[in-house]
Amino acid sequence: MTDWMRQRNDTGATSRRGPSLRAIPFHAPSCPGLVDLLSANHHERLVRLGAVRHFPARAIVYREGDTADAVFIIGEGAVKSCRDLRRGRRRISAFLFAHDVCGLAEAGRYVNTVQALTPSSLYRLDLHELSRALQHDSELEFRFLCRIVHELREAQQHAVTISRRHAAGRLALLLRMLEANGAPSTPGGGVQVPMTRSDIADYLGLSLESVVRASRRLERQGIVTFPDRHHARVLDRRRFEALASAA
Amino acid sequence: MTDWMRQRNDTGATSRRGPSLRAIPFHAPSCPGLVDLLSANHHERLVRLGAVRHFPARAIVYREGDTADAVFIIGEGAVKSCRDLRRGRRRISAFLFAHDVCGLAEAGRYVNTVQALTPSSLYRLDLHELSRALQHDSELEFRFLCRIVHELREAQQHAVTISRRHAAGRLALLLRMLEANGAPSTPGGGVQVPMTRSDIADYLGLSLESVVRASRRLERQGIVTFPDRHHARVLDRRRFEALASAA
DNA sequence: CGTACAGTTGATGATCATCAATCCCTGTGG
DNA sequence: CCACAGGGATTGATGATCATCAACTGTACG
Repeated sequence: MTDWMRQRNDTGATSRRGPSLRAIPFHAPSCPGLVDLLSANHHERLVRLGAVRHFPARAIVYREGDTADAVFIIGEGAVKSCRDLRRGRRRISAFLFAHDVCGLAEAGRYVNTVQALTPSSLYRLDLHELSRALQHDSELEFRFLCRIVHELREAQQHAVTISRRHAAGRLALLLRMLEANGAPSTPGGGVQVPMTRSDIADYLGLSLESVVRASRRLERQGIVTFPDRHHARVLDRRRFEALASAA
Repeated sequence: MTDWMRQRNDTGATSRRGPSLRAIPFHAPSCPGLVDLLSANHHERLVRLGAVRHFPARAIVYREGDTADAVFIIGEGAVKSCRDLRRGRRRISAFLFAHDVCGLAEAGRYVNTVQALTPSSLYRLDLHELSRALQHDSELEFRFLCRIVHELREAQQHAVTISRRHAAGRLALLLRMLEANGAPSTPGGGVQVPMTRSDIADYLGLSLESVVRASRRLERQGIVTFPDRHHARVLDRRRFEALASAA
């Protein structure tokens, strides 16, 4: 078991046990940034609905094409949601962390394969029961709607990211995303990088080699260091942000 | 007024007047493909809620950053949803046609600018009233949820599309999308192309010139012809599909 | 110790962006 | 009716960036 596997226990991220939903709501903000969507009441309901399931690293949660019978909320850990293309190519459509949702299907079948990157625990919500709960509680349903809209925005952002030409910029954007989603307890501004270079490549639409070279470039320019494969640290915040937000 | 502007009147697409929602539902299919999500009852409700608004080509529906006070459903026409980046660059996150939804906000503000490509009519649903309606009718809300999930899948597909290397493949994918969304009344397998090459470039993450060259290549290879700037016709379906689905 | 997998580096070619010049179409005003 | 202006579209030349292939290193783990 490696270092970063141990570190991703929720040290302060969630105070409550059980499933949790977070999103930036689409109505005007009462407080800025991500908001916990579930009231204690709703939380209770989902706890009764859901079964916690643990997955070791690399375990498959579900496969593309499987009959969709459940929705999952990430509790701990990190997973990837991917799709296989021709010729052994693979595209990762999202990395998911605590509070994220996956398992949305098309016509009764999952459209992505979801696989654990680190040992993870997921809350499994039976689709039929969830549907019934949503039918009976439009407030809860509204929270789910907010969450899906949130994911829609992230997917659009992802599309913008990978349409960029420069590999270093794409990588910076991923690192910034990891900063936002990563374990908040990391000391000294370090960033957890739970996925492999190959996963990063599939997410950014680059080759593995280009990811390595982009990493090297960031290090050579003194913008980011990579103490090891699963950690990064931003050294020059100014230039880092310039890279991450440049067109 | 050009030819293609005239042709996009709903000739058979919608039997009812008023707003319409379509999506591939995520539960197991009773019938394949896109499904009308609104019952006559729900439809009534939205008609009372919504006001039809007409926009000439190039008119702005709303701007990125505006206070979000309404959600829109496209009735007729085609619009683009885009975002401005640095240095005059622009990214189009989606082209929207009849039955599509736009106006989803983040923290009370629109995150995209929506602009009409052709003369269009949109149903404007006041956000507060819509929220109330969704609160009171969890069935209606569920339909909206289906629709947003549908858009999420399309956004993910878009990300996959523009991560491809070959310009011709990306273009083929866009044409196939236009075939699916376009006016179904077009005779002889022609495809309506309501947007400019520049819009296509911004959508596919290419330069304008690359779009032109990709078009030329498709013509030279006898796969697609472009009778004029706003029409395309697939000649060799076999090779076209190969291009559109290749990794 | 040896296998397997992740990561690294270099050389080469493919593809695209950019710049610049030009064309084409449309609408406008003389 | 024609000249002109302007945006969109087209084409060519050049350089930047990335993918690919291949060889190699490092690390984890039985």
